Amino acid sequence: MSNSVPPRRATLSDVAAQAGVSRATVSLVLRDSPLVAEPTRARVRAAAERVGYLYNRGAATMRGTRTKTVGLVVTEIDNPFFAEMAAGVEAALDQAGYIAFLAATRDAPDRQDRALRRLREHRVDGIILCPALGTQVAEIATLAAHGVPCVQAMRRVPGSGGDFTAPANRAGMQALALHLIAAGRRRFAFAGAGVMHSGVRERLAGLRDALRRHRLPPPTLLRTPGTRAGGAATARLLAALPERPDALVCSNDVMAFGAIAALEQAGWRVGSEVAVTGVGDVPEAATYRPALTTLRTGPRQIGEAAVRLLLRRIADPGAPAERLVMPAELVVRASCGGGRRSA
Amino acid sequence: MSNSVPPRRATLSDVAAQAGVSRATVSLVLRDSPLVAEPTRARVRAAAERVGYLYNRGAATMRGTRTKTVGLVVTEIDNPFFAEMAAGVEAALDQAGYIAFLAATRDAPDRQDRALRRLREHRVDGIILCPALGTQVAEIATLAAHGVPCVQAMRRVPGSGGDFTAPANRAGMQALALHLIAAGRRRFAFAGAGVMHSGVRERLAGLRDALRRHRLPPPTLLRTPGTRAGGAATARLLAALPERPDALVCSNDVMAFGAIAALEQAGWRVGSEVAVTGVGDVPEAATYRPALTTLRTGPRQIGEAAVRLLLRRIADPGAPAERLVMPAELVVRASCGGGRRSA
DNA sequence: TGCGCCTTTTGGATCAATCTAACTAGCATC
DNA sequence: GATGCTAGTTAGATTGATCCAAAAGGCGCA
Repeated sequence: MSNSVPPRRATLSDVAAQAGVSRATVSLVLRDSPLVAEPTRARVRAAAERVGYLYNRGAATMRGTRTKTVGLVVTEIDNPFFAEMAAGVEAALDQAGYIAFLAATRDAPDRQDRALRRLREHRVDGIILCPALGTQVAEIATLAAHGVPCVQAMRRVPGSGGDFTAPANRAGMQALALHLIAAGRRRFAFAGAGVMHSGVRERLAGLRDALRRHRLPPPTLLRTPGTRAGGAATARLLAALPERPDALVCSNDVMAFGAIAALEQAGWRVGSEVAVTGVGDVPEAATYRPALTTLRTGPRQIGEAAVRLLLRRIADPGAPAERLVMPAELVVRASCGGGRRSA
Repeated sequence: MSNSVPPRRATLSDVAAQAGVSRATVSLVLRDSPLVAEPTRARVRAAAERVGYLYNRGAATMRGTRTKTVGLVVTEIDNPFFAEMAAGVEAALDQAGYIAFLAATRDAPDRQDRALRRLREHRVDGIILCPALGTQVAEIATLAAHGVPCVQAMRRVPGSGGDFTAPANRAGMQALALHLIAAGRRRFAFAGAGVMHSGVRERLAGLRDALRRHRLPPPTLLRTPGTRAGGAATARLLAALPERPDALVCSNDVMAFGAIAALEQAGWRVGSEVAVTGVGDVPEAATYRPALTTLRTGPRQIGEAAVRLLLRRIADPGAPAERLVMPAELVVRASCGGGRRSA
């Protein structure tokens, strides 16, 4: 079984010979052109079946048509957030007859360079990009200059222009903060990564908006990595503050999980003494104890939206740039001291 | 910026004209052939730089060389387990100059068919496949017959042969069961999906081995979906049993999380009254309360191993099939009643 | 000067599709 | 009988990199 000869792949010519027509006719039939008469069409179909013909997209691409491939560039795939976005992208692309190349940058611009270059070598029709921290505007401009459609997702390189989709970070965070304020919280801390990407900056801005509107002092900034460990690190920082905050707003769910565990270990009563919130609403958020109050950003929907924008751009490269802001829903759970239960 | 003309891409001929040499020479230079003299080499390099030349892999592919692409087919990307495996695959491929097409089957053979067909149309050099439930041997055989190297990962289609890599499910589960038995557990239940894939079957077999060896009765089988909800459903089933089990072995971590939450809600004391265990050791397992005893299967390592096997197979299609079983490490935590703490 | 030998370079064919323009029937119309 | 028109089909050029056989150039040696 394993040592059988790998047979030469059948080509258009083989099918043509079998059917007794020309290559051109076969090509037309395979692409469902109305130019071919029904009997011929049937003969060609049968011949293709007989010789086990398989379309060779590579050869087709050479004549200048589309590759029907798209590059999906994220910072990391193992991260429930991007994993879910990738799932949305994959599903939407599949439906459109496209398939995605997967690349991870681990937030390193040089790795991102390599990935983008490789994708261009493969002549992808477009790219969905969650830009790595420190990405220069020039990078994005290069893609545009080479005529490669690119949609930025989740984050955006400031001043880069072009299509973009992300959750309503600022408005969502405002809503979350207003809820906490209404529940009596007054002294806020915000946990975000040392170098913030645009999404985190927007969340922080939303929090500041709400506090300012209620004439409350701005949040204390805790600059720890956006990971579980980074969240845990905030416990020490909080304890060291002159005035204990009564609300810790984390820039993502995973940080919140780390923070809650560390805070409880240090004797804080999370939910009453201090409210802790996240962003994302990953599956773990609902079952975590205490269940996590968070902002549902719908990564899957964002992935689907990114595909919509990209396919539109591929179809019409001249269309004006579009920004698609997806609603972010406040999900209130026990970690901020109760309120109605929610899935 | 957005309405600048997308300039015609530079080709080998353009570079050749710039450098005053032939296409063939340029091709040799780009592929680092030792045949070209140093001065010429430098001249060509400079010319390529000047005209902004970008390698066109598609054209090269036509001459029969490799595409340097690989298909990664999993059941779902949003699933911490596969996400981490995908991360391992991506990293290993990147290092080898390859890039992966991503496809998700959602465990549906027809979707898998579509994906495999599309990958073959794109002439991938090989495929890493976590076969969907119900995949027929014929599917795998078709790939082999067409000379497409394929490595099965995590699961295997029974009787399909070929390369394969997965965690040591059976041995690992034996170790886990022995630990529980040594801790005094006697009445076991096993929660697995209704239709079990090979990995789950192996885990069940390992559990049965250990129980048989200690002359204990075989485990009660709970056939609920392999999800959080499926895990939660086991609580009702357990309560309905004539004799309450004192150990619930779940076929994956996510089920265990669902089970623990539901059992505690129903008044069971998890860890003392009943031990609950998972498989996978996803990040959530360490921070869950109670922390989850589980089998660390190292999905990232499995992804890397799959790439190793695949690249080997691509390089030497005639080599004998290889099965690579990755060690599964027992991680004891609070959910089985303590023992030493572990990360 | 001619010959062999080695290094370096090259033209042309090749891969498998698509595109263009032209060609063939068949039939009606003037 | 020439012309126009339509529907169906096709030969040949095209795409960009690679492979092959052969050519060009340089050098030493008889």
